[in-house]
Amino acid sequence: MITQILENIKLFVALNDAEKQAFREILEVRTLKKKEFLLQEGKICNKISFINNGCLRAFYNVEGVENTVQFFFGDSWYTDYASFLTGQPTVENMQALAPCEIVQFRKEDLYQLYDKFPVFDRVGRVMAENAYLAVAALNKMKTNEDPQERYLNLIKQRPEIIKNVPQHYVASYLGIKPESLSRIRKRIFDTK
Amino acid sequence: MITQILENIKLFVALNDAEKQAFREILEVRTLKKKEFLLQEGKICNKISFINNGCLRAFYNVEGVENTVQFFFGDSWYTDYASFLTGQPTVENMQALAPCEIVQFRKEDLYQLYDKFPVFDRVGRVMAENAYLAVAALNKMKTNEDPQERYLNLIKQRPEIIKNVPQHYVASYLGIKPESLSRIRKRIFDTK
DNA sequence: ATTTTTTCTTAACTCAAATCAATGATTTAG
DNA sequence: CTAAATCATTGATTTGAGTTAAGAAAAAAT
Repeated sequence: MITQILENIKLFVALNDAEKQAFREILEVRTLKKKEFLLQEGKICNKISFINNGCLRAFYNVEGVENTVQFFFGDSWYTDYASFLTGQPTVENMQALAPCEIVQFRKEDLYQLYDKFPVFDRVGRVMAENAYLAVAALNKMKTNEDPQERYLNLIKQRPEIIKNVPQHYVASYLGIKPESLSRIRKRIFDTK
Repeated sequence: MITQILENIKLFVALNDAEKQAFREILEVRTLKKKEFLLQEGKICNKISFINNGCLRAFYNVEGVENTVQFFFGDSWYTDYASFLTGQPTVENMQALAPCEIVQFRKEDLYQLYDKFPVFDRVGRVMAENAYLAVAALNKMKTNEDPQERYLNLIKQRPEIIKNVPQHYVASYLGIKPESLSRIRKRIFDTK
């Protein structure tokens, strides 16, 4: 349960027993049913979450249309860093596509750890850096690739999305309508 | 010259005299002529730059087509954080659209400051956070807005771009061809 | 100041995605 | 297990951006 997040942190920083214990104490475990929200627009995101297992989708809601930003599976981190950093209400939604088991901790608790144990500065920075790298990759994709290229790359690079996520959400992630993804698939598989 | 970057840092962290002096010592001043490159794809980005004045454009080159990512003016920071963090060659280009005066420092020098003066950790983190916020805003724009909306918002939010940057680069930033931006402008200004 | 180069606009045509609408296929809930 | 809801495909049509090409306007160079 909680061992999983500790194992993950061990990948980029070593904690001693006191630090590990202090960290355990700020963790809360939470489960989500399918369709439940981890974050909803208008709320302030003041937590960082680690997803043990399950599947979630982050999306914007623009005049009733849901624009998907990203999918999350087990063994990964999530926070709306923009809201987390600025304290402003989020414009992002995060919804479970399948039941999830999540471990999370509060911003204020993390900031107390920053003060007590400098090693957590490193944890915070690595999370910020990873958040940057993830969104920079997304931005690069949207800048340089058309929908069909994005879909072909998705099949290669993130097959778990193709396998587990309903196709109309994949379309939304690619920035197109479900009908268009259907046609792209036809185009691709007809010529193969 | 160098006072400008110190004033900017003062906005988010206070440096004492020793820290300020150590920081001065790692700074290099550099000027760019119009069309000169601050960074070119294939190189490793191991510097952080502060732009005193001038104007630059960051872009990807995809099979001969230049896709503009962002414009930079005076009093702002730049680094390709992805290359800077991972040590991998960059896929980004950064070119002066007008003569520039730039102050920069090397990654290795910054990391020595991290060790000597903990206060620079804060500098590093704030830069990472700002880099995240900037690219997250770009990604949000590309996810939620069509080219015409992007253009209208650009006029409102970043008029300095409209004033100073040739229109075909603005088109590229919006993700469209110059001819399409021309038509969008006609559409907008005809109905007003 | 006037050539030269770069940038911007317009037009005709093409193409890919959006829209509207209908029908199958699959999943979910009772 | 079956009815209802959700999801995927296909067709016809519209719309907006790409392409090609030409010429006008503006900026830069000599």
